[in-house]
Amino acid sequence: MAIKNAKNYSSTIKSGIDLLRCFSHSEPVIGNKRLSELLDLPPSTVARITNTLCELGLLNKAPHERKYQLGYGVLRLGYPVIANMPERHIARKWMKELTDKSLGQTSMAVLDDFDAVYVESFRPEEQWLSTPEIGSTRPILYTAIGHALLYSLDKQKFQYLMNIFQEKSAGSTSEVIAGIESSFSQIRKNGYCIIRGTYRKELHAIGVPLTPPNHPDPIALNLSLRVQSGKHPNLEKYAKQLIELKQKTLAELD
Amino acid sequence: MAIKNAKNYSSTIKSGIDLLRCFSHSEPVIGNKRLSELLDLPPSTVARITNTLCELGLLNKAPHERKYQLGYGVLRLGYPVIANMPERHIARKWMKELTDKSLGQTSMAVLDDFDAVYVESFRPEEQWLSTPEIGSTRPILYTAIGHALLYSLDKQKFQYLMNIFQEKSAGSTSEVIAGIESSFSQIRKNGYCIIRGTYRKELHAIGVPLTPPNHPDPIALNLSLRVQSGKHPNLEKYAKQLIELKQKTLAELD
DNA sequence: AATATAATTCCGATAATCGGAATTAAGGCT
DNA sequence: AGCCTTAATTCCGATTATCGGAATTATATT
Repeated sequence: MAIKNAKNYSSTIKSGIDLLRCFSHSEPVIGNKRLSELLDLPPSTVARITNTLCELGLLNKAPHERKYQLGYGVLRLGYPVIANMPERHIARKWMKELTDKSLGQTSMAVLDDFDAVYVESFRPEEQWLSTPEIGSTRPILYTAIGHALLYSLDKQKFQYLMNIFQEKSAGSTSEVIAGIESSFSQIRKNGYCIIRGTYRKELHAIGVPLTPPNHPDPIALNLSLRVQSGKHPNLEKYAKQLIELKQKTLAELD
Repeated sequence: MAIKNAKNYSSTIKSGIDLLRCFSHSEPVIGNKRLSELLDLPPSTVARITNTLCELGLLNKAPHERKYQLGYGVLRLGYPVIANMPERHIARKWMKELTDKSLGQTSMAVLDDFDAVYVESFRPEEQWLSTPEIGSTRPILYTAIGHALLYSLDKQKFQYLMNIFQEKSAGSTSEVIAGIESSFSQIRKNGYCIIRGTYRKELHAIGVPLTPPNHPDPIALNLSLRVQSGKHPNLEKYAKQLIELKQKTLAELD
């Protein structure tokens, strides 16, 4: 059944992780039946896995329903990742500053699969209720920060991703690719790229690659602003400041 | 070998998760040999598991060394947990406010195993470099926030934890238990507990339980202050404010 | 270049996983 | 309330994926 029943590969572990990945912001509570459908596994197998993950503290039985939700154990797993990112610790103070100045949201993200994963994010005080947080994701193909991440990726991995993308999507890949190309040429020329309302109408964003030399995996920054329709604020001004931020951060890295 | 080779339990998944748990802030990069020792598993088994976890994006080969580190995949796993905590979203603004007023660190934590896991933490701007962050942990038995969490735990689970603790520790459990008892009676009387420099000298902390009625698992708040030796600042004042914070949060929860 | 150490691969034995079917429990409906 | 539907859990034999010792390969060290 599994595509990868290859040697050196544990399908059981894959099932367990895939199960954890079924849970999301919009679907935080799931029962075995649903999991069974989502994962295409028999109910008994799912029951065994949920049981195991509960024992390990990664899953909890939801209050009264007969369903499961992620346990706090998954939260602590991620801590070493952010704790060992010097770039993040250094950039934080400048990021906060820039958010206060620009009234936009300033974030840092890394790459996982086809997503930008936020490792830090500041937003102006009045928008505090909004969701973007550490660990949340944005689609890499349609966002400024995504493009900035792709820019730091070595050619080989980039091509690999793009190939998968083309295989997976029915058509209309050319638009997306043109968008990425455009961002790349902007970055080459100015060090940043700007995307106006592609991912979400009214959201304009600046992306800047922040990958230290010799660093294996991409890091990027963005600044996104909520813009009234028709208006074109002076994003270039903030782009410059974002690049300054990047340079100060890299300088302090040694 | 495994204690729990019981039915309905996948030892393979346990090994995979245990392996991920080997990584920490202080030991972020580990090779197969070390993992083999830490987990008491043969090298070949470890190799297979690391391989699997790499494929799944939960582990990365470290740059040039022949070792592994946590991948960004583990970070996104935790997002749904914090995204679905209304208490956290509501309390944030008050927490920030209290941090600014008190110049202490204000945090919210939940319970996992013998640890308090931070789900939010604010600290004054000047101490921004310090590490306490989302997903980081504090020992439940020795901290104010830990005691506040224990206070919300139902008797049965509490006893279960304490029994394990007594079994695991050679002696000197009575001191610890007395500390917890003291905190409990403080909380019963005043709604908060204060611990001065037990976990770390110079760190004085106020803990307050914040577990909504009918909520299955404990939530708590703390405010910790760095205090010069000999001084006894007026923690009671801040304790009152922390309790206010709690009440405003619960009120807004519906 | 030679040696030591660790990582990886190979492969047969075996124990753990798997999953169909039965059982139990929960939830919904009249 | 009691019946009925649906989902969760348990059981257990078949089988397959895991396991781990040993050989091989790769890397680091002197």
